[in-house]
Amino acid sequence: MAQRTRADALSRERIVEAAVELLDADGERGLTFRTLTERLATGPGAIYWHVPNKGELLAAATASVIGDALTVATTGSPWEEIRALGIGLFEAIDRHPWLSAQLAVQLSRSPWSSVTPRIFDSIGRRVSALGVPEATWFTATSALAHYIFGAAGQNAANARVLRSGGTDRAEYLRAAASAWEELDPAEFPFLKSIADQVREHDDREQFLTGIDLILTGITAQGRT
Amino acid sequence: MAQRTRADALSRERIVEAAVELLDADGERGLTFRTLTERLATGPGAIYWHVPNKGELLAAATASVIGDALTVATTGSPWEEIRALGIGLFEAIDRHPWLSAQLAVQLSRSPWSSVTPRIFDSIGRRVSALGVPEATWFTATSALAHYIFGAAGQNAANARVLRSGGTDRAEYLRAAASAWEELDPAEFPFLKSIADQVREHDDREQFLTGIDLILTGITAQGRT
DNA sequence: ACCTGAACACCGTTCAAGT
DNA sequence: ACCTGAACACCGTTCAAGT
Repeated sequence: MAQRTRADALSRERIVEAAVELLDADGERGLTFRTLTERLATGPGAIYWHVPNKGELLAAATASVIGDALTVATTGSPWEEIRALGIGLFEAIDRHPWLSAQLAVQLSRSPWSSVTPRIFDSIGRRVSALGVPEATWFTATSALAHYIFGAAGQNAANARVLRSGGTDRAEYLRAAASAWEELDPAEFPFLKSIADQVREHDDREQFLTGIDLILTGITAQGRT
Repeated sequence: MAQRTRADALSRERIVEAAVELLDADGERGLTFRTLTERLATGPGAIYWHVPNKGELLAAATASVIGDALTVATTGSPWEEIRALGIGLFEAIDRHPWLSAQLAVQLSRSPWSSVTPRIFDSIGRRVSALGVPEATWFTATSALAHYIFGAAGQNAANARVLRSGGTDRAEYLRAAASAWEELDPAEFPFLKSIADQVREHDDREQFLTGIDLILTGITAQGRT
């Protein structure tokens, strides 16, 4: 077969789509140019014609998956919409756990290109509608964004442990709580004291409580 | 030379120390087993005798650098100590920018081993001393930790751009602000509106404002 | 017990050559 | 313009052999 027919022609979109599938299936180590060329039945040169390098491919995969999570109904109060945005990102990271490390890498490599501006704008738009002084907008947006990524990533990590091991959720939490209780109280007094809270908490609910906490801070600080 | 004399004997500590130096000098791509063996004047086998693999080496380098940042004076109010802790981590990440992505990777890979418990305990201890209900401790601690890592990482990324390029800070901020102002207002209304705030802000001060914001939320929510 | 260094499997990337 | 596939430089890791 010389050139491809139009139906199976390679394109940036098809490559990114395949990359996301490989990442979902096996995490970051699941995506290599070998697995990618195999799945797309082509050679590395063909992929490099559409994509400059692996970093850009990962960035494109991240942008593609985050994009959907940022489109949220605009029918609620700003507070409600921020919660909805948080849940959307929370679930995206839960479905695609590789997003967590990838977002951090992108943020720390090129903070103001690629996907970051869209996330900041999406959150910031609602923050500016909360009715707090303009001087607080940027810091408030940044606090929300970092909390969402961090907490969602941590949840995804827990979820991954749960899926990979055969253990169920209750058992996992019980094991974690017991492990904390056996920590040296001189070195880890706090973890020890909250060990039993971990036993019966709901991840989603706790995540939303954190968003409410920050929103409370934003509005309270804005008022003083 | 057959075996090493006692003075230059290899050890886990010496390997980790060399790894940190390489990471500081050139980021994550600066640390390979070739550069490491070269600096330590040895072969890969010698390193593998002290360290199980590269992942563990990165984890050890992270723990070594974070450890110092977590020891903070215990003479202030909980609120003040949390601010001091934040500044300590902020500066550690500023000095060792590779920490940012590394902490995210560690958190998302094995959330409750390695360095995470120590960070959580260090922050959580002060949170529990704030006088808010115990039910809020864990969420509050998590919000603080994620904000600190995220915001510090973003600052480090900006700082790295500044150091690598020849541009100075004022010029960089002016360029960023101008770029935001030229964004499509339909797609990025928020970034456009805060473009001029970016021109004259202090990173450290803004970082601390964010911590105060979250602490305000914690204590306000605890009161209702 | 601790170290040497050649060898292995695998990775991202390039490029002359084809259509 | 788009694709092929061999080749290159480099990476983490292993292991038989030494002292």
